[in-house]
Parts: sequence; C-alpha cells; structure tokens
Amino acid sequence: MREKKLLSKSYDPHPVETRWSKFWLEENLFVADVDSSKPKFSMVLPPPNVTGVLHMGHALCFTLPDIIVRWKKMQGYNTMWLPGTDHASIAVHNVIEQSLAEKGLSREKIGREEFLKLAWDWKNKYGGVITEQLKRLGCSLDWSRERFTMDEGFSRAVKYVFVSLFKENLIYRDYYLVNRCPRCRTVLSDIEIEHKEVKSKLWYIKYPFPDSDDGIIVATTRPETMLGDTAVAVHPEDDRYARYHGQKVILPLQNRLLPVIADETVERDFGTGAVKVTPAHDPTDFELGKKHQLEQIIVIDGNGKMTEAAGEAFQGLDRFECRQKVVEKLEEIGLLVKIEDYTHVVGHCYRCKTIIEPHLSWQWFVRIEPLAKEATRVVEEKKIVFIPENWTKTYFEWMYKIHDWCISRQLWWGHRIPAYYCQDCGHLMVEMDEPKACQKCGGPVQQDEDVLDTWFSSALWPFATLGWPEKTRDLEVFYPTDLMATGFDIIFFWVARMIMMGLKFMKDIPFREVFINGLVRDMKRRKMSKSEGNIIDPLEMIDKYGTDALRFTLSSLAVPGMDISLSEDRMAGYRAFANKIWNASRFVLMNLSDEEPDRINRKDLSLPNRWIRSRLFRVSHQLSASLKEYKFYEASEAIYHFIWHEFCDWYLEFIKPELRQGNRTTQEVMEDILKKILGLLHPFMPYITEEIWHHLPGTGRSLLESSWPEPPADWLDEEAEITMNFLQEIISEIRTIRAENRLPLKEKVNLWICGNSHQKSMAEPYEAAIRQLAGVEGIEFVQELPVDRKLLRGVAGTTEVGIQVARTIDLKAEKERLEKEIAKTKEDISKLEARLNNDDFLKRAPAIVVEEHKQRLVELKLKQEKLARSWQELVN
RNA sequence: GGGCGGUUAGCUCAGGGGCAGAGUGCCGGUCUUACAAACCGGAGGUCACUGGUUCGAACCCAGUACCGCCCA
Repeated sequence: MREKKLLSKSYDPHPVETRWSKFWLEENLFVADVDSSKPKFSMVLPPPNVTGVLHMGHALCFTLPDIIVRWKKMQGYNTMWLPGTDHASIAVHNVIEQSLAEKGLSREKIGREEFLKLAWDWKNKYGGVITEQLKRLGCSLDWSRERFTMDEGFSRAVKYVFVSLFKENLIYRDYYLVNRCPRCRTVLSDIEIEHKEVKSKLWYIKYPFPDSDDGIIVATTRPETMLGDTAVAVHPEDDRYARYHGQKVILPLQNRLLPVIADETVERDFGTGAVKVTPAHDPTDFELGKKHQLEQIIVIDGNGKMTEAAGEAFQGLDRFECRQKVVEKLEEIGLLVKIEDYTHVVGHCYRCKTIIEPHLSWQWFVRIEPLAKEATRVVEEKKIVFIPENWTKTYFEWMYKIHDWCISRQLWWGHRIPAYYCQDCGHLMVEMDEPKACQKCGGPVQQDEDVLDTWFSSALWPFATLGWPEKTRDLEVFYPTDLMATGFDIIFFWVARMIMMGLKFMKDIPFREVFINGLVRDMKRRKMSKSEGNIIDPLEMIDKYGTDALRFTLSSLAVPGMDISLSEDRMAGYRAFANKIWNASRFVLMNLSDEEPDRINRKDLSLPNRWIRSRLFRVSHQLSASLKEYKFYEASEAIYHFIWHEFCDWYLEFIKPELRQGNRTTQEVMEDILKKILGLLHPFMPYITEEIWHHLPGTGRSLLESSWPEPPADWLDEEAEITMNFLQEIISEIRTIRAENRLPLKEKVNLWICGNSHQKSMAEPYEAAIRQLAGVEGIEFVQELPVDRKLLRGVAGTTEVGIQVARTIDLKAEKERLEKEIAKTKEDISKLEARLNNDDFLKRAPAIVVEEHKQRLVELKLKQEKLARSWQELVN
C-alpha cells in the first residue's frame, strides 16, 4: 500500500505559502553550487532600495525572472540568482533629514558622524522589509550570496573603481553648471531631471541705452536671473539689431553696463530676438558666456535663495519671491514692457518634483565617451541583446548623444568620494586609503565632503556582488550573467552603466540578454502612483488571492514591449484556477491506485490516455518554446487552457467510467499526467504545485528538483487526437441540443448516431463516456435517422445525431435553432464558393490552400444537406 | 521638434496574408459522487479611418486621426 494524503475541499494559500517558503530556504534549495558540473545560469537581481516596500513594479520585475530561473533549474542548470539591496543615497538621506527636521534638528547641527549613525540604524531597522517581501513572492534567490551596495567589500570595489578611473583620467573635477535640486540640496545628473511642461509667463523687459530713453527689449521666462546678467545677445544676421553690435545697454535694477554680443545660437523667433545672458544660471548662457568670456555672477545659491550679488533689495529672498519682486520693481520704473502667457518645458527633480536650479559649482564627472563607445559596440555587435529588440534603438539614441556624467552628490549617505585635499597647498590626492599627510607639502589633508551618485555603485552590481576586485571562484563561474530583467525606465540609469563598467573592469559584458518588462498600470492604463491613489498593493493581493494567483496574473499579462493594465478581476480568475487545480488533484488522489505503479504499456492505453499524453507532449514543447522567447503570456495561456479545458473538462470527465471499473493503467496514466502538469506549472505557481506534489506518493524532496517534463516523441498520437476531436464534437452537439431544448442532464435520452462505418468504429468503443458526458441512456448506430416527431436532430461535423425524448418537443424553438445553423452554414458555403470560383485564386494560391478550401466546402455542403433534412422532418 | 508603442467582443488583452480568438462581464440552464472559486450552453466584432500591394488584408506598405510613453 502506498501512502496517499487526501486534500481539503478548497485551496487555502496562506499556510501553504508559509510552509514552503520556509522549507525552500531551510533546505537551501536556491543556493548555487560553485563546483557543480551542470551548465550555469546566473542572474543578479536589480537591487531594490534598501528601505523600499514591495510594489507592483517589483512584483512583475521579480516574478518573471523567477519563472525563468525555476524553469532553467528544472531543465538541469546550475542556477544562481543573486539578491541584494541598494543604499539609495538620496532617498534615505531625505528620510533622515525629514525626521531630523521634525525634531527641530538638521544634519549640520548633528554632524556627519551622528547623521550616518542614524542612517545605518534606519537601514538596519527597515532594510529587511523588502527582502522578507521578496521571499513571500516565492523568488528563488540565493540568499547565501545576498549583498548590499554599502557593505564592506562592495564599498571597497566602489573606491577601487573611482581611483582607477581617476588615474586613467576618466574621472575629473570641474567647475561647471550642473542641475541642482534646492530642496534635496544636491546636484543631480542630467537623467535625474524630469522635463515637464509648465504654464508660465514670458516677461518683456527693456534694457535702456546709456544715452537715450530707447533700449533693447529682451524676453525671459526667468526675470529674477537678470540680476546676474552679463550680456545681451542677438543673432549676427538679425537686421533689427545689427547696428547695436558691440554697444552697451544698462542692466536695470543693478545699473551695470552690459555688452550687446552677436552669436548664431540666438533664436531669432524667440521673443524679440534679443536675449539676456546669465552665464551662471542657464546652460545655454553658460556656453555662450564661455565662448565670449563673460563674467559669471552667481545670484542664486544652492538652496534657491538670492545671494549678496543679487543686491541688497533681493538678498536672502527665495528665487520665486524674488521673481515677483523684480517684476514689481521693473513695472515701477517703467521698464516692464509686456507679459505674455507662455508654456515651456522646465526641469524637475525626479525625486521631489522641485524645479531644478542650474548651479555653478565644483563637481566630479566621469568622462563618458570612451566607456560609451565600447558599450555601444557590444550592443551593435549583438553580444548583448535587448528583448524586445526595439529597446536597442532607445539605448543607441541615448548612447550617441551622451554627456559626461556628474557623479558627486552633496549628501552624506553613500560612498564618500575618496579624494583628499591638502589644507595647506590645496593639492588633490585620490587614493584607496586616506593619506596621512599631503604628499606634496606634508600638510594636513581633508576628504572631499561629497558622496557618489547611487548609480555609480549600482553600475558595478553584476561583478562587485561576486567578490570583485578579488579573483573569486564565484566571479569565475557566474560572470558574465545570462539575463538581466528590468524596467525600461532604468536603461540609461543602470543598464547602460553596468555595460560600461563591466566592459571596463571585467573586460567582458555583464549579461547576454536584457529583458525589459513593461510598466504596471491600473485598469484605466494610468501609471500607478501614491498621489493618484490608484496603487494596487501586491501584498494586499497576496493576502486576498494568494501569491500564485498574483504571479500567474502578472505572467499572463506580460507581453514583451507592452505595459500591463492590472485588473483585480483577472486575479480572482487565477485564484479560481488555483482552486481548480487543487480540486482536480483532489480527484486524482481519491482515485489513485493503492499499489505501486507498473511500467505503462503503450498497447494498453485507452483513447483518453493516448489523447492526453499527446496533448501534454505538445503543451510541454509549446511552453519551452514560449519561455525561450520570454513570451510569458503565451506560456501561461497554454498551460491554463491545457489544465482547465483539456485535463479537467475532458480527460478527467472522460475517464470516470474507466476509473469506476478500476482500470489500473488509467489510474497510472492519470497520476503520471498530474505529476507532469505540476512540473510544467511549477515555475508559474510554485506554492500550490509544491504542496500537491508532496501529497502524491513517491515524490522527492521538492518539485523544484524534479526535471522539466519533456515527454518522448512517441507520446504524440495524431490518430487519438482526431478520434477524440470527433467524440468531442458529438458530445458538444448533443449538449447544445439539450440546452436549447431545456433538457436537463438527468432527463436521460436515447441517441442515434448516423455516420459511416469509420465514424461508427471511432465512436463505438467509447459509448460509456458518451453516456456519461452527454446524459445518454441508449446509443444506436444507424444508416439513417428514423422518422420520428420526437426526435431532435443535429449535425456534428459531418455526422448526424438524433436524440429521442419522452415528452413533446418545442417545435418552434427547435426549428429556429436549425434555421440559424442552416443560415450560418450557407453563409460559409457562399464565401468559400466565391473564392473557389475565382480563377485567379485557383491559379495563384498555393495548392494546399486550394485543397483545404475544397475539402471544407465538401464538408459544409454535407452538413447543409443533413441540416436541411432535419429541418424538413420537423416541418412535416 | 525627434523617436517608440497602441487603436480587435461591454471591459482587459492575445493573434499577425487563407474559418475572428482568450479571460472576465452578460443571458439561459444545472448542486452531473474533484471543484458553485464549479459545470453545460448561448449572445456579442465595419479588427480606428483613407488609399495602395495581393487571387486573397485585421495582418504588409503609405498616409490621416486619436491615445500613451521616452528624448530634446
């Protein structure tokens, strides 16, 4: 006797998830073996922010690769999926500053050391939240290799990279106009700026000539910056202003003399064609200023407040207050000519949405072109491919016009820049370890105050996590990784930079394929955001529907290159699917043989067994093919349909009579098929499949360790598929007739089947199943249907069926049903005939297509004939 | 301004030169000894528009409209 554990009546995900999630970790099922002889498949997880909370974007971005990893593992790969978290410099920094502000404190007040202590405390307290949530999602991550971007080894790798790049002159320090967020009080790189349209004004201001009331009118969107103007510029070929080249105008409010310069970058169509030039506060003006050697006057400081240089009247004002005041003053002195409504694009901080301020300061930059060149080349040469492919274009577009990368941030939480300045002579030293004294004059040294852009360290993720710069075995075995799965929003931030750094320091690509998943949107296709209040919380969904249902929903909606509109209805549908599998398994368990299975002999297999094996063969290949191309939706659809509508609806129903007779072979096939189904479904729904697996006798430690079901080619059985299809048609036809005539299943009927001898021989052995599935009592095969007023007639394929009922039938309804079907058939026939009567079609269409059309026409005509006869019988 | 994607059933979406598909919702029926989170049946479509290529176009090409995203 074998051990069988029966299942409860419905599936309750939560205890199951808790149990297996714990089991997988305790048994180290996800831990990769560096000495394995199997081929490796490795990935690194895009590290979520250490203080983050799981959202639907994560859920998608982590579920899809998990499907791949589990599938690969079952296929016999030595899989390694490395998890970790990112220190999220600016995000954490903001949180700590905010909590300080609430207590009336500031980072300056408590100092760097104390601040960092608070940040680490915060990290230690909340850093585990997201990793626990990842475990709930069921991700098969190798937690023994978990890393943090600020752990000791990683920090050393970051420092090493900085020092190396500096020594190679690929990192430099420069006084440059950069984007600064006055609220976050740090500079940001170009791609951290969000450009958004803003409704604003265009102010026209007159800059008078020294010796007349006349002047040049300039238009500006930022009147407050005029306080720092050092020129007025016009286009050299603009006739309106030609005579003023080289002359001077007076800068109102400041009463400075400004030169009128000519430069072809001036847009003649903008405003009056004359523009004010503020080199310290506008990127275009900055370039212009450099070209014409203009003075840079800083009138706005890094916090958005007006400086002393702005003048007594404005000093200390916020930049927007100042704008107001400047406009008022100009109006007072009659130099404000007019104000127009104006819509233009303004840069905002990607984190806090504050309008950024161009800010002139000393910053660190990565010289990007040499790195970008290599990174572009490997994609051009298809050493790295994007999936879907069209993201390649996006990648190239950015790479071709890339700017140097500003990597310094005026924050404290992060990797502090390993640059040291001599207090005495100002000498700059960039070293792995802090120099004790100035290498030049022996004076005391001080470290640079700034930290590095978070993305600088993230860029090293695929190799620094594996122990680099040490030469580790992990690095040797698992680098380069095979797949990177992430969102398109960080192709520039992260993917491109990983490629650059990987090539630079490992001399090899960091990954071979980049799978870009879509954005998760709500039902109205809107981006989910806290402020919109349209967030669908994955944890809430897990509580409500179970992890497997959530995973399957995401997978079934994941069409490469498309965003996902998430609906809760869909999730409810897949919870039902989980329950369906549960109950099908329950049925199987209730009907299992008590004895050890024998070897299944192919000759003993009845039709449904041959059919389901053939179907499973096809589905298993379909799944592998779909997953290979990351068509998760296609794979999900295939396994869903197979389990529910073939295995449950037809196979299990069909074999009930055989099971009742205690057919051992059928019992064994059924068990085998279920086991294989669980395997095929496991990557998508790991929890429920593992749970059921352990209820089945003779199974191992974990379903994840069993091999991916790939039945041998001799499972394919076209004959069984044809026969089964024929029976399905007959049964469906009878069911339709019954439903249309309100004949409940318990009202047993007699059935006539009128087909040729071949059809008869196909159906005859399965009378029991037909009885079971169509509620039939007696079955008779006849040459012609008898003339009988109480006979309901129909045509299944080309086979006529008639069912006899005890009571009088509703002639009208039955007539209507037949008429409808006749009309439909007629329509199909005329479409086909039209085509077959077309000489061009016969001449030019492939022979096989023509043959198919002809065949179909013959069948339809036969059907029409039979339907007409049935109808005739009815009206007589 | 440049680029990318979309427009197919009430809704959410697949498909991609030769029969218009799925899930969900809707309508009707059924507690058929695994499952009412189920089962059986049914209705529901100018495949955005205009033109072209083709024997044949929802599908390929060109253009238009609308929606969304990215970059300046």
